[in-house]
Amino acid sequence: MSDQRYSIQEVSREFDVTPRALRFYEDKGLIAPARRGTTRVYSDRDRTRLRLALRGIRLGFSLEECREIIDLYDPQQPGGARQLLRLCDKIREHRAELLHKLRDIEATLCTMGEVEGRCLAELLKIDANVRKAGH
Amino acid sequence: MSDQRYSIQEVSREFDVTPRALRFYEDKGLIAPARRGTTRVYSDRDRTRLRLALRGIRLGFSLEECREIIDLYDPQQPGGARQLLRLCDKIREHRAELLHKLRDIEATLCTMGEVEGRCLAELLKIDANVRKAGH
DNA sequence: CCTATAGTTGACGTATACGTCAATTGCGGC
DNA sequence: GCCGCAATTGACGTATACGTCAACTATAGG
Repeated sequence: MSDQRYSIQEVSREFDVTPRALRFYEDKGLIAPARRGTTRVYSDRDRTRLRLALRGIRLGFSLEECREIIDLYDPQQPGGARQLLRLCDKIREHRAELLHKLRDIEATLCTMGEVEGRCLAELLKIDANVRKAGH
Repeated sequence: MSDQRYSIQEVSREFDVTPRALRFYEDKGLIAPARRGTTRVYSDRDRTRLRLALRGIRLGFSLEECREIIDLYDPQQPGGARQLLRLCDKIREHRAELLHKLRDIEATLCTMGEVEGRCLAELLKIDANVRKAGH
């Protein structure tokens, strides 16, 4: 049912990235769309990988890091016990990094809240003064 | 009480960034340490700004974006109502971005959880087979 | 005063992540 | 078979975020 094929332009519009960027990501191994002749044909799997990649990019990971993460998570051959254990280790590693970023976000949100609070307090004081001055 | 002064080396070691990076951040307006002669002298306020900057950098913001954020949050002159309202708007803007990153992290953690689950299931299957084969 | 050590300012180099332009190439329709 | 438009492949350019010298300079200690 969901075995759609997409042109580079369609994918470009859907994810709001330029075709140039898509080719660059392919060059870096983030995605590997099939070809019909020389033309790139994107599958749903490619779109999933791209979605993961863009999430990583937005979070400040390098394309290389994104590729590593995606390669791990993409349903490839399961591999032996050794591979699976390595995968679990990698997951724990990345999870730790993500949790660190999460703490950074929480800390920033907290700081923002404080600043906003002081800001609103200032506004209230100004407002009060204006009312008093205007009778 | 806490009005310490720090050399570039001390700050460098404390935050694990090179002196070169610190000078670069200064050049970009992220920090503005005082000078004793030509030598940079970092205050606690500088360290606070740096701490904020590094959080932003880790989250994938550009130095320019970090500077904007820090400048907003750093206790400068409160300014008039107009300024304060603009500050509140900026805060809401940045909060939205942070919340988006937060959703990205949650989504990634979720994906990671699924992959880890499948991985552990595979390991259990392998383990079971090994036990069966070994008697 | 002299030296050692740390710090300073350019200037240039480098890696990443694309943008841009040019020259082809290839497929769809008539 | 030809035209047009989309797609492709280099090649080079650019912005960001520093690294890496090089050449001074400043300052504390003996």
